[in-house]
Amino acid sequence: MQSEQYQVKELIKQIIINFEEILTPAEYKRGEVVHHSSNTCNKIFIVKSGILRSYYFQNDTDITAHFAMDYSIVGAVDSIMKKEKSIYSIEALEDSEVLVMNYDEMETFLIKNPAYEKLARQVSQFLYLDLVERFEGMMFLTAKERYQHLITRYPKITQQVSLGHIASYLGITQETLSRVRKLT
Amino acid sequence: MQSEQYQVKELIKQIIINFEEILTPAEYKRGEVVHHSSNTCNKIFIVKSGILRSYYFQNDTDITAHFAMDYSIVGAVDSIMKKEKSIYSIEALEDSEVLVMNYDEMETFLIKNPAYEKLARQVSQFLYLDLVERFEGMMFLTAKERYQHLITRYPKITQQVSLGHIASYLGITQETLSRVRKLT
DNA sequence: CGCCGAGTTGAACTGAATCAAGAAACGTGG
DNA sequence: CCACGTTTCTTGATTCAGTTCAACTCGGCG
Repeated sequence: MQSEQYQVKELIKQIIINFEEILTPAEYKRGEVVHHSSNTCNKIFIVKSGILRSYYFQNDTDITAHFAMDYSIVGAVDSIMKKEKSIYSIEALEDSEVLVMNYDEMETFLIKNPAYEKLARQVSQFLYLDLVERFEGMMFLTAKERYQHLITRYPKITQQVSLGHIASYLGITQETLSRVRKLT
Repeated sequence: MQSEQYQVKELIKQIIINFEEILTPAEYKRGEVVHHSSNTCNKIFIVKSGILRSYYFQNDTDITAHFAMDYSIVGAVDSIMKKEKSIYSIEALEDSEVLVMNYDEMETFLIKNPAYEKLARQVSQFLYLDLVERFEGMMFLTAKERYQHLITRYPKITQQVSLGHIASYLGITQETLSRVRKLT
Protein backbone atom coordinates (compact mmCIF):
# COMPACT_ATOMS: atom_id res chain seq x y z
CA MET A 1 0.00 0.00 0.00
CA GLN A 2 2.50 2.54 1.20
CA SER A 3 4.98 1.38 -1.40
CA GLU A 4 2.25 1.43 -4.00
CA GLN A 5 1.51 5.06 -3.23
CA TYR A 6 5.18 5.75 -3.56
CA GLN A 7 5.34 4.09 -6.95
CA VAL A 8 2.53 6.22 -8.35
CA LYS A 9 4.24 9.39 -7.24
CA GLU A 10 7.43 8.23 -8.93
CA LEU A 11 5.52 7.49 -12.11
CA ILE A 12 3.96 10.94 -12.12
CA LYS A 13 7.39 12.48 -11.70
CA GLN A 14 8.58 10.43 -14.67
CA ILE A 15 5.65 11.80 -16.63
CA ILE A 16 6.56 15.34 -15.64
CA ILE A 17 10.09 14.84 -16.91
CA ASN A 18 9.35 12.95 -20.09
CA PHE A 19 6.16 14.64 -21.19
CA GLU A 20 7.52 18.09 -20.48
CA GLU A 21 6.87 19.44 -23.97
CA ILE A 22 3.12 18.89 -23.71
CA LEU A 23 2.71 20.08 -20.13
CA THR A 24 1.55 23.62 -19.42
CA PRO A 25 2.14 25.07 -15.94
CA ALA A 26 -0.77 26.83 -14.29
CA GLU A 27 -1.64 28.35 -10.95
CA TYR A 28 -5.09 28.40 -9.45
CA LYS A 29 -6.40 30.44 -6.55
CA ARG A 30 -8.34 28.99 -3.65
CA GLY A 31 -11.97 28.60 -4.71
CA GLU A 32 -11.25 28.90 -8.40
CA VAL A 33 -13.26 26.61 -10.66
CA VAL A 34 -10.77 24.97 -12.95
CA HIS A 35 -13.28 23.14 -15.07
CA HIS A 36 -17.01 23.64 -15.10
CA SER A 37 -19.34 20.71 -15.69
CA SER A 38 -21.37 20.49 -18.90
CA ASN A 39 -18.32 21.57 -20.85
CA THR A 40 -16.16 18.97 -22.46
CA CYS A 41 -12.76 18.85 -20.91
CA ASN A 42 -9.97 16.67 -22.21
CA LYS A 43 -7.39 18.01 -19.81
CA ILE A 44 -5.52 16.14 -17.14
CA PHE A 45 -4.30 18.09 -14.12
CA ILE A 46 -1.14 17.09 -12.31
CA VAL A 47 -1.08 18.77 -8.91
CA LYS A 48 2.36 19.75 -7.62
CA SER A 49 1.17 21.73 -4.61
CA GLY A 50 -2.17 22.70 -3.16
CA ILE A 51 -5.26 20.59 -3.71
CA LEU A 52 -7.88 20.15 -6.40
CA ARG A 53 -11.27 18.54 -5.97
CA SER A 54 -13.50 17.05 -8.65
CA TYR A 55 -17.19 16.81 -7.87
CA TYR A 56 -20.63 16.39 -9.36
CA PHE A 57 -24.25 16.64 -8.34
CA GLN A 58 -26.40 13.67 -7.45
CA ASN A 59 -29.97 14.73 -6.61
CA ASP A 60 -28.82 18.27 -5.82
CA THR A 61 -26.17 16.99 -3.46
CA ASP A 62 -22.55 17.94 -4.02
CA ILE A 63 -20.52 14.71 -4.22
CA THR A 64 -16.74 14.73 -4.15
CA ALA A 65 -15.41 12.31 -6.74
CA HIS A 66 -11.73 12.81 -6.15
CA PHE A 67 -9.06 14.82 -4.39
CA ALA A 68 -5.69 15.45 -6.02
CA MET A 69 -2.58 16.79 -4.31
CA ASP A 70 1.14 16.13 -4.00
CA TYR A 71 1.88 14.69 -7.44
CA SER A 72 -1.41 13.00 -8.00
CA ILE A 73 -3.72 13.69 -10.91
CA VAL A 74 -7.33 14.51 -11.61
CA GLY A 75 -9.42 15.01 -14.71
CA ALA A 76 -12.95 14.76 -16.02
CA VAL A 77 -12.63 11.06 -16.74
CA ASP A 78 -15.99 10.76 -18.43
CA SER A 79 -15.29 13.60 -20.82
CA ILE A 80 -11.80 12.42 -21.64
CA MET A 81 -12.85 8.88 -22.40
CA LYS A 82 -16.17 9.47 -24.08
CA LYS A 83 -15.46 12.86 -25.66
CA GLU A 84 -18.72 14.11 -24.20
CA LYS A 85 -19.77 16.88 -21.91
CA SER A 86 -18.71 16.16 -18.38
CA ILE A 87 -20.79 15.77 -15.25
CA TYR A 88 -17.77 16.71 -13.17
CA SER A 89 -16.52 20.09 -12.12
CA ILE A 90 -13.05 20.68 -10.75
CA GLU A 91 -12.11 23.37 -8.26
CA ALA A 92 -9.05 24.42 -6.30
CA LEU A 93 -9.48 24.13 -2.53
CA GLU A 94 -6.20 25.93 -1.92
CA ASP A 95 -3.88 28.02 -4.04
CA SER A 96 -2.36 25.35 -6.24
CA GLU A 97 0.49 24.76 -8.65
CA VAL A 98 -0.57 22.50 -11.46
CA LEU A 99 0.64 21.06 -14.74
CA VAL A 100 -2.02 20.74 -17.39
CA MET A 101 -1.94 18.15 -20.14
CA ASN A 102 -4.27 17.97 -23.07
CA TYR A 103 -5.30 14.38 -23.63
CA ASP A 104 -5.42 14.68 -27.42
CA GLU A 105 -1.94 16.13 -27.43
CA MET A 106 -0.87 13.22 -25.33
CA GLU A 107 -2.21 10.80 -27.92
CA THR A 108 -0.26 12.59 -30.64
CA PHE A 109 2.81 12.72 -28.46
CA LEU A 110 2.58 8.98 -27.81
CA ILE A 111 2.28 8.21 -31.50
CA LYS A 112 5.52 10.06 -32.05
CA ASN A 113 7.12 8.59 -28.93
CA PRO A 114 5.76 5.08 -28.49
CA ALA A 115 8.46 4.35 -25.95
CA TYR A 116 6.38 6.27 -23.42
CA GLU A 117 3.22 4.27 -23.98
CA LYS A 118 4.19 1.93 -21.21
CA LEU A 119 4.53 4.78 -18.74
CA ALA A 120 1.10 6.09 -19.66
CA ARG A 121 -0.37 2.64 -19.30
CA GLN A 122 1.22 2.14 -15.90
CA VAL A 123 -0.31 5.34 -14.61
CA SER A 124 -3.75 4.33 -15.78
CA GLN A 125 -3.32 0.92 -14.18
CA PHE A 126 -2.55 2.48 -10.84
CA LEU A 127 -5.60 4.68 -11.18
CA TYR A 128 -7.55 1.51 -11.75
CA LEU A 129 -6.13 -0.20 -8.68
CA ASP A 130 -6.90 2.90 -6.64
CA LEU A 131 -10.49 2.72 -7.70
CA VAL A 132 -10.65 -1.00 -6.91
CA GLU A 133 -9.43 -0.21 -3.44
CA ARG A 134 -12.01 2.51 -2.99
CA PHE A 135 -14.70 0.23 -4.33
CA GLU A 136 -13.80 -2.47 -1.84
CA GLY A 137 -13.79 0.13 0.91
CA MET A 138 -17.36 1.03 -0.02
CA MET A 139 -18.35 -2.62 0.05
CA PHE A 140 -16.70 -3.85 3.21
CA LEU A 141 -15.72 -1.01 5.50
CA THR A 142 -17.85 0.88 7.99
CA ALA A 143 -18.03 4.66 7.94
CA LYS A 144 -15.44 4.81 10.69
CA GLU A 145 -13.02 2.44 9.00
CA ARG A 146 -13.26 4.36 5.75
CA TYR A 147 -12.46 7.58 7.52
CA GLN A 148 -9.53 6.07 9.36
CA HIS A 149 -8.21 4.63 6.15
CA LEU A 150 -8.41 8.03 4.52
CA ILE A 151 -6.55 9.88 7.24
CA THR A 152 -3.91 7.19 7.39
CA ARG A 153 -3.31 7.74 3.72
CA TYR A 154 -3.68 11.52 3.75
CA PRO A 155 -3.02 12.67 7.30
CA LYS A 156 -3.22 16.37 6.43
CA ILE A 157 -6.51 16.19 4.59
CA THR A 158 -8.65 17.34 7.53
CA GLN A 159 -6.72 20.60 7.62
CA GLN A 160 -7.26 21.23 3.94
CA VAL A 161 -10.76 20.03 3.20
CA SER A 162 -14.12 20.67 4.85
CA LEU A 163 -15.99 17.87 6.59
CA GLY A 164 -18.81 17.83 4.08
CA HIS A 165 -16.47 17.29 1.14
CA ILE A 166 -14.73 14.44 2.93
CA ALA A 167 -18.04 12.88 3.92
CA SER A 168 -19.38 12.81 0.37
CA TYR A 169 -16.07 11.41 -0.84
CA LEU A 170 -16.44 8.57 1.66
CA GLY A 171 -20.06 7.99 0.75
CA ILE A 172 -21.52 9.00 4.12
CA THR A 173 -23.36 12.01 5.50
CA GLN A 174 -21.63 14.88 7.21
CA GLU A 175 -23.47 14.08 10.45
CA THR A 176 -22.24 10.52 10.49
CA LEU A 177 -18.68 11.62 9.80
CA SER A 178 -18.89 14.14 12.60
CA ARG A 179 -20.01 11.47 15.05
CA VAL A 180 -17.61 8.86 13.84
CA ARG A 181 -14.48 10.92 14.09
CA LYS A 182 -15.30 12.17 17.55
CA LEU A 183 -14.74 8.73 19.05
CA THR A 184 -11.46 8.06 17.30
CA MET B 1 -24.85 2.99 -21.61
CA GLN B 2 -26.19 0.50 -24.06
CA SER B 3 -24.06 1.95 -26.81
CA GLU B 4 -21.08 1.95 -24.50
CA GLN B 5 -21.52 -1.77 -23.90
CA TYR B 6 -21.65 -2.20 -27.62
CA GLN B 7 -18.41 -0.31 -28.12
CA VAL B 8 -16.52 -2.50 -25.69
CA LYS B 9 -17.66 -5.64 -27.47
CA GLU B 10 -16.46 -4.17 -30.74
CA LEU B 11 -13.10 -3.33 -29.21
CA ILE B 12 -12.69 -6.85 -27.91
CA LYS B 13 -13.47 -8.21 -31.34
CA GLN B 14 -10.80 -5.91 -32.74
CA ILE B 15 -8.40 -7.31 -30.19
CA ILE B 16 -9.28 -10.85 -31.23
CA ILE B 17 -8.51 -10.05 -34.84
CA ASN B 18 -5.37 -8.00 -34.36
CA PHE B 19 -3.76 -9.81 -31.45
CA GLU B 20 -4.45 -13.20 -32.97
CA GLU B 21 -0.85 -14.36 -32.85
CA ILE B 22 -0.65 -14.06 -29.06
CA LEU B 23 -4.09 -15.51 -28.29
CA THR B 24 -4.41 -19.16 -27.31
CA PRO B 25 -7.84 -20.79 -27.57
CA ALA B 26 -9.01 -22.83 -24.58
CA GLU B 27 -12.11 -24.61 -23.41
CA TYR B 28 -13.14 -24.98 -19.81
CA LYS B 29 -15.73 -27.28 -18.28
CA ARG B 30 -18.42 -26.11 -15.91
CA GLY B 31 -16.94 -25.88 -12.42
CA GLU B 32 -13.35 -25.90 -13.62
CA VAL B 33 -10.99 -23.60 -11.76
CA VAL B 34 -9.14 -21.67 -14.40
CA HIS B 35 -6.82 -19.85 -12.07
CA HIS B 36 -6.29 -20.58 -8.41
CA SER B 37 -5.58 -17.75 -5.98
CA SER B 38 -2.14 -17.44 -4.36
CA ASN B 39 -0.54 -18.20 -7.70
CA THR B 40 0.63 -15.37 -9.86
CA CYS B 41 -1.37 -15.15 -13.03
CA ASN B 42 -0.58 -12.74 -15.79
CA LYS B 43 -3.21 -14.07 -18.13
CA ILE B 44 -6.21 -12.28 -19.53
CA PHE B 45 -9.22 -14.35 -20.49
CA ILE B 46 -11.50 -13.28 -23.31
CA VAL B 47 -14.76 -15.17 -23.05
CA LYS B 48 -16.41 -16.04 -26.37
CA SER B 49 -19.13 -18.27 -24.95
CA GLY B 50 -20.09 -19.53 -21.52
CA ILE B 51 -19.26 -17.58 -18.41
CA LEU B 52 -16.28 -17.10 -16.12
CA ARG B 53 -16.35 -15.72 -12.59
CA SER B 54 -13.50 -14.19 -10.63
CA TYR B 55 -13.79 -14.24 -6.86
CA TYR B 56 -11.90 -13.91 -3.62
CA PHE B 57 -12.42 -14.45 0.06
CA GLN B 58 -13.19 -11.69 2.53
CA ASN B 59 -13.49 -13.04 6.09
CA ASP B 60 -14.20 -16.54 4.80
CA THR B 61 -16.97 -15.25 2.57
CA ASP B 62 -16.83 -15.92 -1.14
CA ILE B 63 -17.10 -12.59 -2.95
CA THR B 64 -17.64 -12.37 -6.69
CA ALA B 65 -15.42 -9.71 -8.18
CA HIS B 66 -16.45 -10.03 -11.77
CA PHE B 67 -18.42 -12.00 -14.33
CA ALA B 68 -17.23 -12.33 -17.92
CA MET B 69 -19.23 -13.59 -20.87
CA ASP B 70 -20.06 -12.74 -24.47
CA TYR B 71 -16.83 -11.03 -25.52
CA SER B 72 -15.95 -9.50 -22.21
CA ILE B 73 -12.74 -10.16 -20.35
CA VAL B 74 -11.52 -11.13 -16.93
CA GLY B 75 -8.16 -11.55 -15.28
CA ALA B 76 -6.42 -11.43 -11.94
CA VAL B 77 -5.97 -7.66 -12.09
CA ASP B 78 -3.88 -7.46 -8.96
CA SER B 79 -1.43 -10.08 -10.14
CA ILE B 80 -1.13 -8.63 -13.62
CA MET B 81 -0.47 -5.14 -12.39
CA LYS B 82 1.66 -5.81 -9.37
CA LYS B 83 3.35 -9.04 -10.52
CA GLU B 84 2.40 -10.58 -7.20
CA LYS B 85 0.43 -13.57 -6.08
CA SER B 86 -3.24 -13.00 -6.64
CA ILE B 87 -6.09 -12.94 -4.16
CA TYR B 88 -8.49 -13.83 -6.96
CA SER B 89 -9.50 -17.19 -8.28
CA ILE B 90 -11.28 -17.65 -11.57
CA GLU B 91 -13.70 -20.44 -12.37
CA ALA B 92 -15.97 -21.42 -15.23
CA LEU B 93 -19.65 -21.41 -14.31
CA GLU B 94 -20.58 -23.07 -17.59
CA ASP B 95 -18.67 -24.86 -20.31
CA SER B 96 -16.85 -21.97 -21.91
CA GLU B 97 -14.87 -21.07 -24.99
CA VAL B 98 -12.09 -18.69 -24.13
CA LEU B 99 -9.09 -16.97 -25.65
CA VAL B 100 -6.13 -16.64 -23.32
CA MET B 101 -3.58 -13.87 -23.58
CA ASN B 102 -0.39 -13.62 -21.61
CA TYR B 103 0.09 -10.08 -20.41
CA ASP B 104 3.88 -10.15 -20.79
CA GLU B 105 3.52 -11.38 -24.34
CA MET B 106 1.13 -8.54 -24.93
CA GLU B 107 3.73 -6.06 -23.75
CA THR B 108 6.29 -7.52 -26.14
CA PHE B 109 3.74 -7.61 -28.91
CA LEU B 110 2.90 -3.95 -28.34
CA ILE B 111 6.54 -2.93 -28.44
CA LYS B 112 6.77 -4.56 -31.85
CA ASN B 113 3.40 -3.19 -32.95
CA PRO B 114 2.93 0.18 -31.30
CA ALA B 115 0.02 0.91 -33.62
CA TYR B 116 -2.09 -1.31 -31.37
CA GLU B 117 -1.26 0.54 -28.18
CA LYS B 118 -4.28 2.73 -28.63
CA LEU B 119 -6.59 -0.23 -28.87
CA ALA B 120 -5.17 -1.70 -25.67
CA ARG B 121 -5.55 1.62 -23.92
CA GLN B 122 -9.14 1.99 -25.04
CA VAL B 123 -10.02 -1.37 -23.59
CA SER B 124 -8.48 -0.50 -20.27
CA GLN B 125 -10.33 2.82 -20.25
CA PHE B 126 -13.64 1.10 -20.69
CA LEU B 127 -12.78 -1.26 -17.87
CA TYR B 128 -12.15 1.82 -15.78
CA LEU B 129 -15.48 3.40 -16.69
CA ASP B 130 -17.21 0.14 -15.88
CA LEU B 131 -15.70 0.19 -12.45
CA VAL B 132 -16.69 3.83 -11.93
CA GLU B 133 -20.24 2.88 -12.76
CA ARG B 134 -20.19 -0.01 -10.33
CA PHE B 135 -18.66 2.19 -7.68
CA GLU B 136 -21.40 4.76 -8.06
CA GLY B 137 -23.96 1.99 -7.91
CA MET B 138 -22.52 0.94 -4.56
CA MET B 139 -22.68 4.51 -3.30
CA PHE B 140 -26.11 5.60 -4.44
CA LEU B 141 -28.32 2.68 -5.32
CA THR B 142 -30.37 0.49 -3.01
CA ALA B 143 -30.07 -3.29 -3.12
CA LYS B 144 -33.12 -3.47 -5.34
CA GLU B 145 -31.93 -0.83 -7.77
CA ARG B 146 -28.56 -2.52 -8.10
CA TYR B 147 -30.21 -5.80 -8.91
CA GLN B 148 -32.52 -4.23 -11.45
CA HIS B 149 -29.61 -2.47 -13.06
CA LEU B 150 -27.75 -5.76 -13.34
CA ILE B 151 -30.58 -7.69 -14.95
CA THR B 152 -31.24 -4.84 -17.36
CA ARG B 153 -27.67 -5.10 -18.46
CA TYR B 154 -27.40 -8.90 -18.38
CA PRO B 155 -30.94 -10.25 -18.66
CA LYS B 156 -29.83 -13.87 -18.84
CA ILE B 157 -27.57 -13.79 -15.81
CA THR B 158 -30.11 -15.26 -13.40
CA GLN B 159 -30.26 -18.40 -15.52
CA GLN B 160 -26.50 -18.79 -15.50
CA VAL B 161 -25.39 -17.76 -12.06
CA SER B 162 -26.54 -18.71 -8.55
CA LEU B 163 -28.18 -16.15 -6.29
CA GLY B 164 -25.33 -16.15 -3.83
CA HIS B 165 -22.77 -15.24 -6.48
CA ILE B 166 -24.94 -12.42 -7.76
CA ALA B 167 -25.57 -11.14 -4.24
CA SER B 168 -21.89 -10.93 -3.37
CA TYR B 169 -21.21 -9.22 -6.69
CA LEU B 170 -23.82 -6.61 -5.81
CA GLY B 171 -22.47 -6.21 -2.29
CA ILE B 172 -25.54 -7.53 -0.50
CA THR B 173 -26.48 -10.76 1.27
CA GLN B 174 -28.22 -13.61 -0.41
CA GLU B 175 -31.22 -13.19 1.89
CA THR B 176 -31.67 -9.57 0.92
CA LEU B 177 -31.38 -10.38 -2.75
CA SER B 178 -33.97 -13.11 -2.40
CA ARG B 179 -36.41 -10.70 -0.76
CA VAL B 180 -35.70 -7.85 -3.10
CA ARG B 181 -36.25 -9.72 -6.31
CA LYS B 182 -39.50 -11.26 -5.13
CA LEU B 183 -41.25 -7.90 -5.24
CA THR B 184 -39.98 -6.87 -8.65
C1' DC C 1 -23.14 43.29 17.14
C1' DG C 2 -25.43 40.07 14.45
C1' DC C 3 -25.08 37.22 10.62
C1' DC C 4 -23.32 33.12 8.19
C1' DG C 5 -21.13 28.88 7.01
C1' DA C 6 -19.17 24.84 9.23
C1' DG C 7 -19.56 21.51 12.57
C1' DT C 8 -22.13 19.08 16.40
C1' DT C 9 -25.78 16.77 18.79
C1' DG C 10 -30.26 14.46 19.49
C1' DA C 11 -34.33 11.53 18.35
C1' DA C 12 -36.89 8.96 15.22
C1' DC C 13 -36.68 6.11 11.31
C1' DT C 14 -35.15 2.67 7.79
C1' DG C 15 -32.65 -0.51 4.68
C1' DA C 16 -30.03 -4.19 5.09
C1' DA C 17 -27.41 -7.67 8.05
C1' DT C 18 -27.67 -11.44 10.98
C1' DC C 19 -29.24 -15.64 12.85
C1' DA C 20 -32.09 -19.45 12.54
C1' DA C 21 -35.37 -22.59 10.21
C1' DG C 22 -37.56 -24.51 6.45
C1' DA C 23 -38.59 -25.57 1.49
C1' DA C 24 -37.09 -26.57 -3.21
C1' DA C 25 -34.08 -28.15 -6.63
C1' DC C 26 -30.48 -31.02 -7.98
C1' DG C 27 -27.51 -34.90 -8.97
C1' DT C 28 -25.52 -39.24 -7.76
C1' DG C 29 -25.57 -43.96 -6.68
C1' DG C 30 -28.17 -47.96 -5.52
C1' DC D 1 -36.28 -44.27 -11.43
C1' DC D 2 -36.60 -43.41 -6.87
C1' DA D 3 -34.33 -42.09 -2.36
C1' DC D 4 -31.13 -39.45 -0.04
C1' DG D 5 -27.92 -35.99 0.91
C1' DT D 6 -26.27 -31.58 -0.57
C1' DT D 7 -26.62 -27.22 -2.28
C1' DT D 8 -29.57 -23.32 -3.26
C1' DC D 9 -33.29 -20.41 -2.14
C1' DT D 10 -36.93 -18.47 0.89
C1' DT D 11 -39.02 -16.65 4.99
C1' DG D 12 -39.30 -14.72 9.66
C1' DA D 13 -37.67 -12.17 13.80
C1' DT D 14 -34.37 -9.26 15.57
C1' DT D 15 -30.65 -5.99 15.56
C1' DC D 16 -27.76 -2.33 13.90
C1' DA D 17 -25.31 1.18 11.17
C1' DG D 18 -26.29 5.02 9.03
C1' DT D 19 -29.88 8.55 7.30
C1' DT D 20 -32.90 12.21 8.00
C1' DC D 21 -34.55 16.24 9.93
C1' DA D 22 -34.24 19.68 13.13
C1' DA D 23 -32.12 22.43 16.49
C1' DC D 24 -28.13 24.18 18.41
C1' DT D 25 -22.96 25.83 18.99
C1' DC D 26 -18.97 27.96 17.58
C1' DG D 27 -15.69 30.98 15.25
C1' DG D 28 -14.98 34.36 12.13
C1' DC D 29 -15.98 38.79 9.67
C1' DG D 30 -18.55 42.59 7.62
